[in-house]
Amino acid sequence: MPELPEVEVTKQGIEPFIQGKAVTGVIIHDGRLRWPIPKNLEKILLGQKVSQIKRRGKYLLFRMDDGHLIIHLGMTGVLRLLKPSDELKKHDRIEIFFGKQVLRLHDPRKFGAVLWASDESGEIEKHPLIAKLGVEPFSDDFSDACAGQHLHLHAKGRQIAIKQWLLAGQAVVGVGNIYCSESLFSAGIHPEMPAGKLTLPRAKKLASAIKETLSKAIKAGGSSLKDFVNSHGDPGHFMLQTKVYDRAALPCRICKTPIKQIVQGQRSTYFCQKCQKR
DNA sequence: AGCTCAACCTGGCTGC
DNA sequence: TGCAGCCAGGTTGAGC
Repeated sequence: MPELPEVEVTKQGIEPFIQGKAVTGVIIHDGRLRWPIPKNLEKILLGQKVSQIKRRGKYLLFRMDDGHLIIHLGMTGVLRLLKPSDELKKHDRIEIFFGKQVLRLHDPRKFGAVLWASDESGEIEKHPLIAKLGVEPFSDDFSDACAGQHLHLHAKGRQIAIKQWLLAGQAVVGVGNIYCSESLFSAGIHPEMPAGKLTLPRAKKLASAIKETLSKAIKAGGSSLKDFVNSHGDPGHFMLQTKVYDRAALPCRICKTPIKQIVQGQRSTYFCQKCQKR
C-alpha cells in the first residue's frame, strides 16, 4: 500500500494529534518485522515527547527528546491513531500509547520496520538507512530549475534500465513501482532504455512527470484515504485511475495500443510501446 | 562501483 | 471445496 504519497498522507494525518505528546506506554505484539523491534523500546520511549514527524523517502522519523523513532511501512504497513479501547486486529504489530490515544502499526507481511536511533549515535541524516537516499522530490534540491539536471547527471554512465534506476531511489526518492511506470509513461520514456541514454530535455520532462504524478497522488490520498485518526476502516488501495499500471493488454488511454507488461528486476512494469520511446 | 537476484512474510486470487 | 501456484505497494545484502 505505501508509496511516498501514502506515507506523506499518513504523516500529515497523525502529526497534529501527537505533536507535543509524551509516550505513556508501548506494547509489542509481534516484533519480528524486517528487523526485530528493539525489545527495550518501551524503556527508551517512555516519557519522551514527539516534537515533530519528518518524512524522508518512505521513512517516517519521529523526533523525540533523545533521538528518532524510525518507522517504515514496508509493503503492507498501515499506521493509525486509535483509542486504546478499539479492538486489536490480527497483524497489529506494535502499539505506542500517548495517553488516551494509541498509535498502531498494522503490517500483515512484516516488511515494515520500527527502530530507534539515539542522538548519541549521530545525526539522523547519516543513519545507514537514510544516508544514501536520493533527494526529496518536493525539496529545493529537486526544484523545477535543477531537477532535470540532477536526474541527467545521476543517470550518466548507467547501463541499468531507466525503470530500475528510477525505482532504486538513489537519484530521487519516493517513486515506487506504481508511480515509476506512471511517470515514465507521462514522460514518454521506454522503461527498458538504459538510464545513461537520458538526454537533458527528457530528464527535465521526467522530473516534472514525477512531481506531477506524486503530487496528484498525495492530493488523491488526502481526499480519498479515510483519516488515519480514529478510523477503523481498512483504507485499502486507493489509486486514482492509472495510466498504465495494472492495465496489461488494456488499450493505452492515448493511442489504444494494448499496454504491455514486462518484468524488470523481479518487479512488474507496464508501458505503451507506441507512446514510450527508447 | 554497478548490477542481478534471493530473501524477508502473509494473504488473495486463479486455475485445476 | 481444496489445494497448489503465482502475485503483490519495498528494501537490503550477498555475490559476481
